[in-house]
Amino acid sequence: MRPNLHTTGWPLNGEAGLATVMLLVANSDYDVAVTEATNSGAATVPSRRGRGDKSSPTIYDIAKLAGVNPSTVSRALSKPGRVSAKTQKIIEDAAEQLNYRVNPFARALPTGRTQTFGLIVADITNPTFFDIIRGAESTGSSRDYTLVLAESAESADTEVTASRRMLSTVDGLILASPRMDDEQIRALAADKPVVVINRDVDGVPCVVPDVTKGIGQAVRSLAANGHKQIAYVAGPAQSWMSARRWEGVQSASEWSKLGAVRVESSKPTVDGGRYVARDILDSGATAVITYNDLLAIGLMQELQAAGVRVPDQISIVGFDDIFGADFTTPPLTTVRSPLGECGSRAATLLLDMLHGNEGPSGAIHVDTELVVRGSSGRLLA
Amino acid sequence: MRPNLHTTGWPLNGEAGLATVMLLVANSDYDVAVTEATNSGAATVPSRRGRGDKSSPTIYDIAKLAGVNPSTVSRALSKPGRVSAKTQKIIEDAAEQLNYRVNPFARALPTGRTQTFGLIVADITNPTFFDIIRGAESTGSSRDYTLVLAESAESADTEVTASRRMLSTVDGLILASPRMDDEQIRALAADKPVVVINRDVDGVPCVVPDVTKGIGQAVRSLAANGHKQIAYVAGPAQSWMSARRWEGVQSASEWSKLGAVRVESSKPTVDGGRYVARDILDSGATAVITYNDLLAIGLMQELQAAGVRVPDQISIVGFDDIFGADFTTPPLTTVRSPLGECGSRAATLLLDMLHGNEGPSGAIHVDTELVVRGSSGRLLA
DNA sequence: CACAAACTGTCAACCGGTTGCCAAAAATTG
DNA sequence: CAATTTTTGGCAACCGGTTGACAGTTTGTG
Repeated sequence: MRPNLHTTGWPLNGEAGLATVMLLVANSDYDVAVTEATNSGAATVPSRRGRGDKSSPTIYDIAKLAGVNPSTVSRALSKPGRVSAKTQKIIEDAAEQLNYRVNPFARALPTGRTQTFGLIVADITNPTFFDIIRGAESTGSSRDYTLVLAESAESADTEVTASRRMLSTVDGLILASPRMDDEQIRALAADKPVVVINRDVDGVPCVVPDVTKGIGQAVRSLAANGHKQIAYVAGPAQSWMSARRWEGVQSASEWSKLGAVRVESSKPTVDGGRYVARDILDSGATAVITYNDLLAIGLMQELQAAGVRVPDQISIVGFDDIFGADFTTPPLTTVRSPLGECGSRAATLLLDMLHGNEGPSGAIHVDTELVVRGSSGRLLA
Repeated sequence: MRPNLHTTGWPLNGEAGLATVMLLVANSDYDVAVTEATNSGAATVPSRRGRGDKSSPTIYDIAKLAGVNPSTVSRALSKPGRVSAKTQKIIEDAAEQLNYRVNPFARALPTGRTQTFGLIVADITNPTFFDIIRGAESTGSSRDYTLVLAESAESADTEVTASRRMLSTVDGLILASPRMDDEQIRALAADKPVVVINRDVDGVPCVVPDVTKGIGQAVRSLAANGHKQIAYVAGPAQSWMSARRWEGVQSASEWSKLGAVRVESSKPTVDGGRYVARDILDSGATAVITYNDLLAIGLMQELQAAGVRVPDQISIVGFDDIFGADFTTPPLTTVRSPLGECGSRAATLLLDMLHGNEGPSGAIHVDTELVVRGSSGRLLA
């Protein structure tokens, strides 16, 4: 087997007020013995100057061992076909013998290429984004790219800041449910490849779940269960996707001859869901579709605490089908967004763009579907 | 206000079979106007300075503008006090005018310092680690450090691999619930500062929740509710913490004159919990303490599905108090580990070590406590 | 077989900072 | 005011790769 000569690099210093985390998923199996490094417990703290004894091998070491020029080594390891098969072999053997790993910093410096792409999400603690992250990460990793994540704390300004900063050290960027406006997104896209998830921005490649199908199923299901009036709990005001979902609810309700009202939430979290419980009761609706599952869970908890029976008195339908949506009692009925697929598609798109391919002109659509569980059903009231 | 001259760097290339994700949390508020850069497409500052209008300014640009040597710029920006206040001012002004950001790659190359520390967790999808990550990230960020995360997929080998790889590009390392053996950990610690969470390794600084208190409360509470026989659902075989919890359960049970049996789980997840339901019923225990909340949730779901009433017939107590533990019906009683605090303490410890302080000799202990919710109670059977 | 085209390896110039060493300048002291 | 110490800034050598230019070899073609 050909030795794997690449390695993984890392972020550097956090900016005050701008923290950084990086996640490294290791499912590898081959890698040369590591335990051997167990030298005497002379715990050498990396003292100020302490370079010394055990720095890792460089292409110069390989060059010396292989009897060639360092530039030849560099080419052998990164420009396939540029050197003869014979030299290639010699160099690879030497590299393996020395257990060589490229220094990512040294590599990034002259090239500017970082083998890295960014993903900006509104809130990392929101499980919704978890699948997107997973999806993007896995396709990224399968193509030797590293995913860099940033959170915008649901703020458009922070989002722009983080994106800008990221863009300078990343090869491309994925924006999941961006809150900034279209112009800002296009401005970013002018600098480096950008792909947007959960929103349709003209002139920028997008991956968007088509809510029509899922919402249609949900509304028809509610209508079939005797509901006449449904409420939609909206997400953040700047959320493009929240607007689409509300449109979907409206048009599906119209089709099914139901009334639909919109209720605003303070934030798209469990707490936010709790806070809208009263508004829901006041609205007179017997069925609720929420912008996301967290709102649905919070709402259900609060309603149940107030003695409202779910789904007998009020049916609740969430959105996204996040991890934990089935922890509740009754388990949550929800419109599943293929978030993992979105993340994965977006990453594929971006990586293709990084490799020279043009991005698609229109948005890529993926389907949503209703997952019926216990929180929705026939109206008994 | 003094301009912030630092910036954030990123990871580089993923290794085949070793994926990388990085999370960047932006809660910043100050930062020189960034939105301004987005209005007109070509609003790239005075740009005409060098040649290409797209590359970001370097210390050489600043040096030229300020009329000093690049090395002086370097010192002004990173070695406080090394240059005179006057020159310092001139340089800082020039830097701000050019909207300078250090190139993290260029900085890391000669110094080896990355302003980065690693955190290795067994499973990123496990919410248990979420708080640890959060805690470590936030203290890290407050001290201008970037957190790099890796997942070991519950495998000791992968863990060693990931740690080794990480160690080469990170200033220090935090191991959360490591699965590798003590020797391997000490070997890592010999290279660079290492802090361990959820395990006590001799000779290495550790942050460990003291399960005694929480488990004591849990067992006494169960005893007071009439239970005579309790079961412990164990976690992964290599988990040091799982062993400690089992010991805690045994000794507390002995003290309270209860019988205690141990049941093995296949994996510490919701599914793992479902799979042990039969074993639990067979064990004859009327109360269960699980290695973690996920197991408890899965177990409870499966038992309820089998018609077992919780807590009337069986009481269930989880461990950790993860996000979502209260989504269940009944909400989960659990022994809360101050995971966030562990992460935060570990980061503080590590950063102190990076700044020259010696690590503590013994392990740092943090308390656990019982959180009583609905899944435990009086035995009615 | 002569000549052009294709292939290979070397040289050297970066990429953008950092830092040891040294000398000029400033501050302190006798 | 001269001698000495302390500051301060400049020079240049890295850190570890990448890459354009170029020359020596091979290979291909007529």
